[in-house]
Amino acid sequence: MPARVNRPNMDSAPPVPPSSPSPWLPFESRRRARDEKREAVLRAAVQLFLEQGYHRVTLNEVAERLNITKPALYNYFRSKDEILFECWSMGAELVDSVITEINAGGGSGLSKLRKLVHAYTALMATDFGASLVRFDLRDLAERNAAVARAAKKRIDATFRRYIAAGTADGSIKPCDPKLAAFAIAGALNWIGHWYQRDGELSPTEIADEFTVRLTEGLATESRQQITKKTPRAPQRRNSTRGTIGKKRTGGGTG
Amino acid sequence: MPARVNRPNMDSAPPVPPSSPSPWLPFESRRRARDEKREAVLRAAVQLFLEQGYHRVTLNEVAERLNITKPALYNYFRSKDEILFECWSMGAELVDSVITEINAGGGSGLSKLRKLVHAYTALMATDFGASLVRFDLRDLAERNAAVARAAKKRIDATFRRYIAAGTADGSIKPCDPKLAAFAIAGALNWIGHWYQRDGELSPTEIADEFTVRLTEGLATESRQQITKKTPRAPQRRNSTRGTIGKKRTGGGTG
DNA sequence: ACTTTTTCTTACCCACGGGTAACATATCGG
DNA sequence: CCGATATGTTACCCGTGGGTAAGAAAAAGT
Repeated sequence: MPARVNRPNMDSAPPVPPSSPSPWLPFESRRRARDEKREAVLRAAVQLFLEQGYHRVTLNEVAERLNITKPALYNYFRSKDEILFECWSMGAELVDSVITEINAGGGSGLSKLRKLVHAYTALMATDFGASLVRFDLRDLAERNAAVARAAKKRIDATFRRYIAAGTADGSIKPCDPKLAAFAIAGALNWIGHWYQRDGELSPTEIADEFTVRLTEGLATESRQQITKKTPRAPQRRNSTRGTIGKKRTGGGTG
Repeated sequence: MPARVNRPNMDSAPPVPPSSPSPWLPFESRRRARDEKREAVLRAAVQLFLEQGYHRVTLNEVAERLNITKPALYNYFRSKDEILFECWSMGAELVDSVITEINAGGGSGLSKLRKLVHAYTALMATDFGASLVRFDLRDLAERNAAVARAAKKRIDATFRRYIAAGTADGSIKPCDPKLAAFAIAGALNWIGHWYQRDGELSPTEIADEFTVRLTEGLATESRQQITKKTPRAPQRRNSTRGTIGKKRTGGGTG
């Protein structure tokens, strides 16, 4: 019988009785080994997709970079566009956890907005983060595209919510939250298009500057205390492996 | 003998002796008819490319929308990616003429920057304008890609120059022109990704708001006179014909 | 050691779409 | 009205690359 394609996210408890000690660990370690390979595929894929663009990357290339062959990929993914989606999802999860963390903390609307700007900037400098804005959702299967659209909408809503909260609590000048959010998110998203690892600007430099630059016009007092806690992207090991990475020329506004 | 593919931009003076009155006019009118068809192809193409994405659009579709067949397109263009490039160039020309006009006029660095923001916003709401930021330059032949990169660089340099000029003449606070330009251009470029004709926001609304929003943080006085001359995109007939235009859902930050 | 399951390879299929060849038909100058 | 030149059509080629079938090789289980 041909490969039986594991569904992703089988997070349910293992159906094995927890009394037996031996079969559980191997099972888990096996599953983990599998997940690690899966993630390795995603890391290779996202890098190539960003480097060359989704349509110019062949599955043969992805496989080659992992020292396997194309059909082997189909043990982990059902199709090329599913790989794209999973890369995208990795980025979305990062944003979601950032938002969750900010929501958990307190502070004014402005302070939350600044935290978001800061963390989001850092995200845009990672592969999975950049994939959020550089991948074309129309390449996804409709089902996945719908999921992605929903996630984007949540993120957008968060920006607007923070801004609206800021105008409500007085930390942000009255303004149209929709357009203000578009402006800020636009500037941030665009980072994913021009940032290059080997460029002059470090992610923290960009983050610090943008945090000021994008909110100074909104703040009620000309220079409020900017709480900078340098929030690292939480609970993810080494989300972007230091690999070769081609030139990525450019460095312009577009 | 098979089709002899006219080179674009044969702007050199007609080799016909200017004494003869009759052969010159027909020649001109013929050339113009040809150019009009060429441009019609570009309008159809840019629309489809934006709608569905370059790689999902086939030349058959482009041709079909013009009531011709695919090989007919090759009378006007050498390849699909050349069509893409020409679409992109149309946008670039629009920006260039905007910049030329602003450069011709006077005003402080801040005032020039605001003019640029205003005009650029309006451009992003047009098909050819959006193509500037939504097309992937890696789809172009290397020669054309180089041209496009150069054009982008010029645009970016203009943003920075206006900002630098502003800090020099005192109309703009001291800041890093590079990062400030990135922030502003990012917010503007992103418009090309979320703007939709049938949305709530009109181009002028967006332009007016962004002109304020993106520069208020930079201005030295909290509220300078904002010269709003509503500069129309110059000397181009009806750059975007009111055509069908599919849904374009979304409306989020990404 | 033998079976079973998972993982991976070799070899292939085939739809799609850019591009071309050869031929038909307007269009135009004269 | 006629040859020449554009302009367009029908029919085809073929490289590319996603995806699959069948079976080898490696682990795991017993």
